[in-house]
Amino acid sequence: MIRCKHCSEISFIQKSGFQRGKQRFLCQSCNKYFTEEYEDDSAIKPRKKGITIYDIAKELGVSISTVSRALNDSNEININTKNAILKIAQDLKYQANSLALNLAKSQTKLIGLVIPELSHVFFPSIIMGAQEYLNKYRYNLIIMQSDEVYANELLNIKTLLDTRVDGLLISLTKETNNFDHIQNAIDSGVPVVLFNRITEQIECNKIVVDDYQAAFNAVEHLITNGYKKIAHLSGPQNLDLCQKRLKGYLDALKKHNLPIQDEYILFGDLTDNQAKIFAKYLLDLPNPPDSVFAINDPSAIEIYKYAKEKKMKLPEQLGIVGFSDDPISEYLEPSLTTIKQPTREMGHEIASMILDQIKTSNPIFQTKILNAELVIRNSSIK
Amino acid sequence: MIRCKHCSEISFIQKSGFQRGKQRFLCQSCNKYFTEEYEDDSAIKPRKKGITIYDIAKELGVSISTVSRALNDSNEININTKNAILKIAQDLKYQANSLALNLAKSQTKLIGLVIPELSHVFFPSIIMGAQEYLNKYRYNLIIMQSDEVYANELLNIKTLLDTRVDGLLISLTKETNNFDHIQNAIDSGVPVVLFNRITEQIECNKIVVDDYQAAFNAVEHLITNGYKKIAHLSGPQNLDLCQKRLKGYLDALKKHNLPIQDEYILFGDLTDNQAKIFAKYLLDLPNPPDSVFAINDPSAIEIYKYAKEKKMKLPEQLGIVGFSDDPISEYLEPSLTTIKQPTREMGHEIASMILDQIKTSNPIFQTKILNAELVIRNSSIK
DNA sequence: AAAACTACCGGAATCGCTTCCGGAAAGGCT
DNA sequence: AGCCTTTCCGGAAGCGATTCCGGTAGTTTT
Repeated sequence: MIRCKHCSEISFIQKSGFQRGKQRFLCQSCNKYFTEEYEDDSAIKPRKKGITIYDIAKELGVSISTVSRALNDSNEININTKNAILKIAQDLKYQANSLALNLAKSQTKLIGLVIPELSHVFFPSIIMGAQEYLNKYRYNLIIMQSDEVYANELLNIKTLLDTRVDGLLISLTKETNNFDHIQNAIDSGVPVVLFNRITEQIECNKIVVDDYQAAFNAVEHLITNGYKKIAHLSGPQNLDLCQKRLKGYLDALKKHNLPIQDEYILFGDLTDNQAKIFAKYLLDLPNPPDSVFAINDPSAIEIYKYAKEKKMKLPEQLGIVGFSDDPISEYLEPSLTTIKQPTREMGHEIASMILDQIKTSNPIFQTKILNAELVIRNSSIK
Repeated sequence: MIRCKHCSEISFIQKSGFQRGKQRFLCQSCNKYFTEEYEDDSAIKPRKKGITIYDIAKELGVSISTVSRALNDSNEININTKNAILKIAQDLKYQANSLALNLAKSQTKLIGLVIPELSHVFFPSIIMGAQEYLNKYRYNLIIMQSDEVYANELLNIKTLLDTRVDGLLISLTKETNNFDHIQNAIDSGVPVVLFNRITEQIECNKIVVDDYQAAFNAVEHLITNGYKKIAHLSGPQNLDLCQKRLKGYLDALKKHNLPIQDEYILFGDLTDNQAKIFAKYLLDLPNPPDSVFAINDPSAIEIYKYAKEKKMKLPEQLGIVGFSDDPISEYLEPSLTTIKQPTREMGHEIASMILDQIKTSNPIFQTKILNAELVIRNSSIK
């Protein structure tokens, strides 16, 4: 039985559909409108209503500003009032509504993270480091993957900006040549830290591993172990880290007066498939290399595969060094010499950098370079 | 030069410190207070102020309710007005402030995910699946790790609840015996989906892999390949999945009339370290097993290690089957037979389930069981 | 004892949006 | 023509905090 909310009469006229889940009526007695809910399966079940600062204020007979001050440990409040409020807040199990807080303070305590992929251990490990640090400061991470696709990177950053993250941690895709989206984010006032996959073209805080030095060490290690014809499986040259690793490779050869052979240097796209093709090409060369420095471990694995297929003796006939210290590398036969990057530390660093930048009005941009470690196993020692 | 904001006089008295970054003055001419900002290095740089529905409303001379209706594609608005508003919104590059939106609608479009760890491929892969689905519906994921520690799980869920996620996706730690925190979340009205590591003790939506059947198949596979003395490296029995896998193992033995030997069944804690101890114990038994069904691949790897140390012939002297299809399994020698779980699908499922539950007021709880696939490689075939 | 501070608090505006409520104008039906 | 509806819109009340502004009462200074 529906009755008018104003005069309680039951004669009224049903009007057209109103808002979702409501029906509108015009009472014929008092000539006023009123609405009535009707069944709506799609109705969203409301979250239990929590208690607010109003409840606390009422309980103690103070104003909400005072409650707010107590909760925020302001110095403009009497210690007794504060304690009283805090006690009641605890008794009532008050839990600040972060939605309201976010709006009022215009912050989300959310950091956006954009990475090319999540499937290898590298990025998850960085994530763990970053989370460890961020959680201490009550920040959370939203992780998005670009799958190495530029368009996704664009979309991810847009999404993250839409959700108003307080900062952005970005590792670029291998495709990214245009950096307007990054610059736009920075211009709109969002703190940005670039890591691992960075670019010279944007001025902001950056963190990388010392790819040059790591590559140099890896190649020199091969040389000191008697390898002379060292090939290099490189990656896309728009990636800063590929350039750096290539340079490390070249400089190591130069230092030891080894010839640089163009046919030994291949530029892949970081996919296993292309690595497989290159592996075949290299080992089938009339004058094949006696060792390979691969841009990453998955590529190195493809070398293993084809070398084994060819029944080559590892590491005697072919020395191999990878990059990134994938867990697999330890279990390969022979176990793979590779470069271990300080992922957890990098996670910490990017987290601390973005937090610093968030609370600093005019940050001084810097590029931090972390050292990587050559993990010597059996694939590079005759 | 500071002047009174009311009478523009310059005679005033500086009062005590006021709010952060402000100084307070009492004007001696008009006897009124006014505040002035002072330098504060810790001042947070404000995000560029975006344009709001007010700007659009002003531009067109309509009310903000109308603008809101246009933006929300309400049916209570004239098509022309709507288009006009939409056009201006586009021209002005209007971007809704999600903070305000969240508060008004009391939702965050955020889903919390709590998992024991991120280091293996299993969970990252699920995450990828879930994200794929959620992003389509403009939801985002906040990922938190419990590191298999109950206290962390508690904390993670609390944090997630504090940030008012719209739903919770949880995979329990191996320690979790008390489920009050889960029940509390549910009681407070937050949709919860349990997956992978579930419990019978909570009524809610759940998704698991058919652990029983997978284990049964794995063990039967060993049997049909001539193995007779099959050991099982199990895990903590408070984990549902460990129980299921154990039962699958037992039933397969029973079906084929093989004796069940207690000394062949070991209950570990899922750490590599304990697996290593068990591996040693098993293979050094006076009457050692001729094969092992391990609860997961890392445990299986420990078996490999010790077996190789003992110079045992794999798979002739010892058959091994793992669980979870870690990428490493393919590269082990011999390659490891294991069980591949539909992780990506599971990701989709948990995402779709939580979204369904979010928009349904009174959900009917169900438990979805996904099939796992036995990947037969060389470690289990003599 | 007057003057000048300090400590502390309440009221109200604000953040930017959704949505309820009420109603004017136009259209439809006898 | 008169009555009912429908269409479409504006005003205003939230959402739940923060924070600005103003002021009172008590304390210190002179």
